Amino acid sequence: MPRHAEFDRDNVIHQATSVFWERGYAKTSVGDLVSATGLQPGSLYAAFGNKKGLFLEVIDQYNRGFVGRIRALREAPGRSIEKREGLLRQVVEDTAEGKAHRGCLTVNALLEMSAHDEDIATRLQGHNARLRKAFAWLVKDAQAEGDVLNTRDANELASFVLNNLWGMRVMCKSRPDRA
Amino acid sequence: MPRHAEFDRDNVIHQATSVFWERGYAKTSVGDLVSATGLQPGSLYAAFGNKKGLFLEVIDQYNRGFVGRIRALREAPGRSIEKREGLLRQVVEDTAEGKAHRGCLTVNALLEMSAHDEDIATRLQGHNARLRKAFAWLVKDAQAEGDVLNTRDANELASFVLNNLWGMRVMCKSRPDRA
DNA sequence: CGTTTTCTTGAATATACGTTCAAAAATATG
DNA sequence: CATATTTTTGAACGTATATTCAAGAAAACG
Repeated sequence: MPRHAEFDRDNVIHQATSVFWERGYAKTSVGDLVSATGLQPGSLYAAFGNKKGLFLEVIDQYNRGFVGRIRALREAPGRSIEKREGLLRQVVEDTAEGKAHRGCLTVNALLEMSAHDEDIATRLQGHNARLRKAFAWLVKDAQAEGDVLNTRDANELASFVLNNLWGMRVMCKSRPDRA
Repeated sequence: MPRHAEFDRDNVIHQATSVFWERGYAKTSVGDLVSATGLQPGSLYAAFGNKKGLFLEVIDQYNRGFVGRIRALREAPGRSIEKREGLLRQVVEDTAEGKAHRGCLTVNALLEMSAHDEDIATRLQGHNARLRKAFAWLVKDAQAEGDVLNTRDANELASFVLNNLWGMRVMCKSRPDRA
């Protein structure tokens, strides 16, 4: 008897991602989301509760993707130190070329909302913890392979790399060049 | 004949700074600014044109202060390498203690608005250029004093330090500890 | 003290936003 | 085909926002 939804949930989230990424949370209106997804307000609210509910799913999908890329990289063949360098270079290319000034959706959201929205703050803390852990694995592998000094804790080194990555994500907003 | 304004302009900007810093630009309403400054809308608009005009003066004052601190540090006695370390430690303390999650007003503004507001983008680019230059001076001094290797360009090293500083400013939003 | 000029006040305006809801359309089953 | 169930539609609602403006208050000068 029931009629089933016509839209693909993941696809809608993906389309919403572009808008939130481009404009930030506050400046993205529900009207923008309606235009981008093709769904009418009623359907959006039935599916995601409200604007914030949709945004939460957006950052979830985004961060699962990023962490997933690192995990996949870890199981790929090759030396870990080169994988790490490749990853960083890819980030540099992402931010330097073309769609530069969008930065990183997570960093943007973190700075825009984390201080005033508990839900988003805890969500992003969890994501960052996972990201740091994934990086730490990569560092540990590299230490085991002898490419990174053992004298420093892998977690500390991972934090340092992550710190630089975030710095780049900030920097690229004003000067999106490779240097 | 003329009556002169009752408020102190610099003081109003200072009070507005707190609100923008705490809440970000979009989430700060003119009502918030009225409460914080004690000025009524009419006076605010007469003095600053509009909300954005006030915000521009806020970030100007803020960045002049930060660059000024570095310049003053440069002319103070002592070794430059230690000055630089002291500055970074101070930033760490600022972000770790108490008023932690406010981050850096400039970084917040950069991520929130730079991509969509040309005025703010160019303004912040100028500020960042000055900041980088100030850092580069400090690095050059340290090189001259023999505490930093000469094999690398001072501007590059300054960029690297600044990059880490920004990373910390992001990190402290989610985990405001010292590590 | 009166006049002129400027500043202050705060209510009014228009607009834009997030959200809701009742009606219409669409599907799968009996 | 009829009916039950769900989705889709998009107009309507209330609220919050940035900005304006006309009237009142305050100060300096003649």
